[in-house]
Amino acid sequence: MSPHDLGQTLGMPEGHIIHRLARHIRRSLGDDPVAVSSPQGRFADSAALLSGQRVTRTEAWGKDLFVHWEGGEILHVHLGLIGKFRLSPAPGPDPRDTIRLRLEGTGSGEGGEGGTGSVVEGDVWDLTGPMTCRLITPAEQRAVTDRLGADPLRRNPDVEAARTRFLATKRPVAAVLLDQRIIAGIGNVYRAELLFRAGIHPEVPANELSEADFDSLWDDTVKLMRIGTRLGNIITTEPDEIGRSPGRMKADDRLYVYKRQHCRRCGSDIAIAEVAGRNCYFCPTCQPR
DNA sequence: CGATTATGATTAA
DNA sequence: TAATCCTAATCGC
Repeated sequence: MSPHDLGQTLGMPEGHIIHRLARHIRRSLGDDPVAVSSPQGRFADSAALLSGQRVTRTEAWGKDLFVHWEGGEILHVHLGLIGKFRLSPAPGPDPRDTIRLRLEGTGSGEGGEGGTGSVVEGDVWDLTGPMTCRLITPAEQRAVTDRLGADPLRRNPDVEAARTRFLATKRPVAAVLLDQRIIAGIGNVYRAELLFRAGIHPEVPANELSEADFDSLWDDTVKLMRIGTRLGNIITTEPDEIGRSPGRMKADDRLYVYKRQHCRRCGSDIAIAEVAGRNCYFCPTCQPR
C-alpha cells in the first residue's frame, strides 16, 4: 500500500486506527509548515490560526487523537462512528462542503524531491464527519484523558486501575469492555472478538470474573490491537487455525463472530445480545453462559 | 432515489 | 431508553 494511493481512507474507528493515524499524519506532514483549511467552513477560524504552523507531535489515547502545533495549540479529533480521514496526493480532491478540515503538507514529507524550481507539495488529509474537531489547551487535553481508562496501545497503561474498576462492577462484561473510562480504545468489533476468544458469554457480570480472567483478556487485547495497528485492519483469527497467512486472508476469515452468520470455529448460528445499546455478536456454543 | 446502516458517544427524559 | 450529531456507501424499489 503506497502512502499516496488516491482516496485512501482511514476510518473504521477503533483505537488501532487512531494510533495508526497519529503516526501516519506525523510522518506524512514532516517538519514543514502545514496549510490548514476548512472547506466546509465550520472550522475556518481555527484552521486560519493553525495554517502555516508546523506539527510538533501527534498522539492517540483510545479513540481520541491529538495533534500538537508549534504555537502550542492542540487539535483534538474524535472520529465517532462515521468520521474519516482520507489521504490523497497533492493537490487533493476538489474541496467539498463535507470536509471539515484539510491539512496539506508543504514540504517533501515522505515524498521525493521535485524538479528544479518546481513547488514540492506534500500529502493532503481530508477529515469528514468527525464527532469532535476542535482546538484545545494542554489543560483541556488533560481533562479529556483524565476521563479515559487504560489504553492497551500506549506505553504505560494503568492496568491495575483498569483491573480494579473492571472487576468491581456487576454490569455485563460486554458493556464494561466498551466503557472507555475503564479501557480506552476497544470498539464493537474488538469486544465481540475478545469475548469469543476468551470463551466468555457477553452478559456475564464483570464481577464474576477472576483477576486471571481479566489479565488474559487484557493481554489478548494488547496482542490483537497491536496486530490491528500494524495491519490497519482488525484480524482476530489465528493463522494456524485457518491455515493461511494474514496477508492472503479472505475478508470472511478475519473474524470469528462479528457480523457473521455462523461461528468461524464451530459453525453454530451466531447470536446477538444487545449490550450497552449495541449489538454484540457471539457464539452460544463457544461462549456458554 | 429514498431508506438503511455503520467499527461512537453525549445529552435529555 | 431515546434522541441526537455527523457522512457515505449500499440496498431495495
